[in-house]
Amino acid sequence: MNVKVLPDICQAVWECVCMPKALPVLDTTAPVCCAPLASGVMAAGDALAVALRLKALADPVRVQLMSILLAEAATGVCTCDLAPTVGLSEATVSHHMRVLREAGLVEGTRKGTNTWYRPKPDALVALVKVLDPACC
Amino acid sequence: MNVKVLPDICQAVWECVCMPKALPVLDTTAPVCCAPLASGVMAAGDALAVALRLKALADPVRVQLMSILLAEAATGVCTCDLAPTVGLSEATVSHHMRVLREAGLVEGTRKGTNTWYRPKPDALVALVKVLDPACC
DNA sequence: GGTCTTCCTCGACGTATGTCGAAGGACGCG
DNA sequence: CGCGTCCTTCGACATACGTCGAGGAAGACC
Repeated sequence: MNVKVLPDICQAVWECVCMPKALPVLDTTAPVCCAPLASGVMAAGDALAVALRLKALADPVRVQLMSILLAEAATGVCTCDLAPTVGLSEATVSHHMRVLREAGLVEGTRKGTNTWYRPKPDALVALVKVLDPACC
Repeated sequence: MNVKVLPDICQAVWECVCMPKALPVLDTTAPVCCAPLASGVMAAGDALAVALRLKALADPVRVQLMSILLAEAATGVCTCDLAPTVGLSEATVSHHMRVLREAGLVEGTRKGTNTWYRPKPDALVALVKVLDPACC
């Protein structure tokens, strides 16, 4: 596959969204500008990084879970509430939350017996910025 | 799964992105405002519609193909050029282009022996608008 | 300590997806 | 018309993914 240098102007968002395979922080405090997807032919490795994030959201259950988390971002939601809401077993919900967590889209903190999940909207924004061809 | 009414204010983009199973036009001339994903708990059917679009992009090859098409949007690209660029067989590229086409993200027109693919940035924008929690 | 709740992990199952070679159109050109 | 090119479709294969039940681990509560 061919590799191509990306415009320097988009380096910041590029690195924070596309560089790490380990899906760490998706730091959106870095300056962002426009759409790498539309700014040139994407290298295979970068395309993989973007695809991994998209794959994490490309499931109806996870889309719904994400919307629930965003709606209840103030309080957070525990697995025991999520499972009946989406009509699946807790094991399955746990699996989906793990996928979302590894993609950096949510974070889960254990408090007592429950673990409370919160969305990370910044990660969503960073992903959106890479895709949006109409951004600036 | 529970069903929930969406805010009327986002009805337009909602319908054009989420209503049709057949993935038709993704008309972005309709007024758009903010992020349905973040505007309430998403119904299962709507989540499925969003996930179907995301699934179409959630593959490194298709991300790369989309970036190529966006970069060459002016002229269009044929399958015979795409296959060597991404290093895959024409059959596989044809399959990926079919997925993108059925998701409304690209369009292909046959001119002579070649079929020329063009991106549909409006579809991408509509999808982005549904995801972006920071939009307006 | 014992038990209950909550959650995660593991193993297993069926299905979906990506990939290719081979075969089948559609079209231009001698 | 016949042939070559470009593209799609088909069949087959390996892999990845979503789902669940069962079995643990961490903590609360008696």
